[in-house]
Amino acid sequence: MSGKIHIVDDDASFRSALERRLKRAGYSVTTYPSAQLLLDHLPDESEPACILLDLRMPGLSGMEVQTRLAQRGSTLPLIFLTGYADVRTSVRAIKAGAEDFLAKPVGSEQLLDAIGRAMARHRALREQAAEQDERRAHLASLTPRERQVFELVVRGKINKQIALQLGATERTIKAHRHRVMEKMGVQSLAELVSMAERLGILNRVSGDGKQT
Amino acid sequence: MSGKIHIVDDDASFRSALERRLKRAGYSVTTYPSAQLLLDHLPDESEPACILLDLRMPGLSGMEVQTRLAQRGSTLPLIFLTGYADVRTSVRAIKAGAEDFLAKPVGSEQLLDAIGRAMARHRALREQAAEQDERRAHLASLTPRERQVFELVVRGKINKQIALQLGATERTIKAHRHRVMEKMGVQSLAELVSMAERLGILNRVSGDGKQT
DNA sequence: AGTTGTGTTGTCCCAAGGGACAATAGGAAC
DNA sequence: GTTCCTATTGTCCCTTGGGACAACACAACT
Repeated sequence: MSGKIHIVDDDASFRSALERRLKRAGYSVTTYPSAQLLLDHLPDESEPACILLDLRMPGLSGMEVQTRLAQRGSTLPLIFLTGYADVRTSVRAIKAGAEDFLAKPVGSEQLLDAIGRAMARHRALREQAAEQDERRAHLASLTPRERQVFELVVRGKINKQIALQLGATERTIKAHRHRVMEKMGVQSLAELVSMAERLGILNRVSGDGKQT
Repeated sequence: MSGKIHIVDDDASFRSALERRLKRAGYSVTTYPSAQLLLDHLPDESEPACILLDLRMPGLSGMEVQTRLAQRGSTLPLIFLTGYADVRTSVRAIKAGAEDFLAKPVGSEQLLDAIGRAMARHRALREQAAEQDERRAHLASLTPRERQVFELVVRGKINKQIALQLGATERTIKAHRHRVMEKMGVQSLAELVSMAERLGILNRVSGDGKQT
């Protein structure tokens, strides 16, 4: 179970040759004759995996796949394989987040190195993504009102100020605050703030500005 | 004052031609015949700037410069210019954080685009770096003891627990805590935690582990 | 009509945080 | 030796936060 590799290439003989090579190396392999097919059956990311993608194919190009995958929130690392490697394109691909960009034919060592890095990266990304998803789920469980209180609390506002700003009594804020802590699954303000920070909530400006 | 450009290239005629082109475009330009000279006079980063670097030079190569600069904490974006552009090298350079990788001769539009992006990026990096430096300076002003208290406080420990763990009375912790807030320049626990988060303190494990 | 979710507010009480004012003790620097 | 920094601890008192228990208003859904 060292990982799953998705190969996308319109050249059938290349696909199967590559598949054999990688299976020999101990990977689980799936092949796709077109990018569309990959996008249609979005690979699950429950185990380390990566995508080997031919850059130039009929239909969707490799770069387009990169964009689409990113849009869908996929964290699958991409390794481009192409017969027409040019610098311009490789730079664009890497800047867009691809793990690597290799020219066909690709040496086994180089390929396996890249795959190893991609798998490691995917492992790390998956963990981060999982934690982030959990945080976002907690956040989504808040009612709008609770969400407002949450934001003000983690900005260091005290109940009294929050009550004033939201036009409620301090007691009410206390109640909301209590439920926020509960729903977010934390026991201390410190944890709540830490969570807010990781959710990127503390960077946004909140239309306010004044107040100590 | 749209920015400062540092050109490093061993080819004198190329240097001066490029310098003229960029000055015409409104940039302030400095040239260096060797990478070592650039490293010897580390460019100040008080205004937006970037480096145009020939990849292949006698002495230090462009890639080595990239490493050295990173080691010294420079945030200056690098744009590689090279006559021998190959995919392998370009991928490595971009993965190492270079802003762009262009082949000589380079078209004006392409070059100015890259420079524009580099300047924008440098502006952003500088702001971040400045903030981070300020945070680190605050942190460094803490005594070892205060630092300990700081770490426990932002992890949500209450004074009583901290006192127990550090073998002091609650009153003492209160005193340290007070000075920590003062030195870090914050008024609320929320701000303190936020600062700790940005300092990367909340990710490290603290040898403890138990406790709620 | 009854249930559920959300927002609201109350009282009582205790724990935790924080300011004010003050003092002791040891080590390092001058 | 005197001074400065750091660490330590005290008391008094007020503010904040939070738990327990309870209740009311309103809208949406069944």
